[in-house]
Amino acid sequence: MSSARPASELLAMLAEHGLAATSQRLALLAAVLDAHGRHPSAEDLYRELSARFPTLSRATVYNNLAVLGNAGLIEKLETPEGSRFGPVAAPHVNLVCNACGAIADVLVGDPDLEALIRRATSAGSFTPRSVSLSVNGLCAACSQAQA
Amino acid sequence: MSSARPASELLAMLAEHGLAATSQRLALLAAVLDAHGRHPSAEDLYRELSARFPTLSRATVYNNLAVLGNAGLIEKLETPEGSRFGPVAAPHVNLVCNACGAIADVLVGDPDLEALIRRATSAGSFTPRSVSLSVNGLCAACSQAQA
DNA sequence: GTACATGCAAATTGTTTGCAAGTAT
DNA sequence: ATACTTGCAAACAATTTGCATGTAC
Repeated sequence: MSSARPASELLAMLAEHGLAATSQRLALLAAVLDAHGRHPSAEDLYRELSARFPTLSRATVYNNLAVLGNAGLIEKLETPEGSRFGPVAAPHVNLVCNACGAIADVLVGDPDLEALIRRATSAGSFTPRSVSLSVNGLCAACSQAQA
Repeated sequence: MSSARPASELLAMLAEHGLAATSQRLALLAAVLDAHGRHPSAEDLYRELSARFPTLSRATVYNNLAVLGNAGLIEKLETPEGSRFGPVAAPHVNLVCNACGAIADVLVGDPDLEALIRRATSAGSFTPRSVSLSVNGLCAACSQAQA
């Protein structure tokens, strides 16, 4: 179900922001965008890419996650289990499972949700930069396992 | 505007959860509950209480923040600037300023917000434990200062 | 008296920095 | 040719752990 993005598209994304297309950066961007709901941690990505780049440094991973994040190409999510990364998406709610760590995105682009966010920020003349809505708890599978 | 809570109430809160009322724990609970929107970090609290408890250990602060959090007496909020603590409140949206670190709570207990959360969790048969909604950006004051 | 809490120091984990060598544009 | 990127090692920050002593119940 998850078609990997064509390299040409990734190259265009980087070019658009004046970012050099090094193979590490390209692979990292692809890994985050194709993670398809896995929302990997920096360490996950480091391990995943280390197979293809044996000399890869954690510093490069962190550096590029920051660069891609600042460019608005990927999104950083703070969870009780640490920072997680994923594609940029329309406003949505993250359901974070505290047992297995899975993160599901729901109400993606929901109009009521967008209206509510607008209402929240205008209430305080707040200039929004990014939205991070999460509900922590147990996913369906883990809450069954508990019983 | 912010009346400190009577000690009797704090003692009752702890007793209700079978938690020993040590003076450090009591002071920490009071500090978090009376923070009134300041949403202090663990370090903030450590420094604040060190005045009264010169031998206070960070380990005690972290330990008690976890204990009080598990008991549902206080709330932990993950922000791009690290973990912050505050009173438990009705569902609300946190406006987190990335410049000055201030956190404002808006739409506290808003019915539309509550409805939306219900809709989000039921969508995935998710068992919610805690809700953490935040919008990162610039508060009114800091966004003026930028211009 | 017993179980839990504190304080200290050391260990861990996650992330950042300085700098020399390599690569994209 | 130049500026940006990588990789390594060391630095750093936030948080956790082990253990002996102290305190609430």
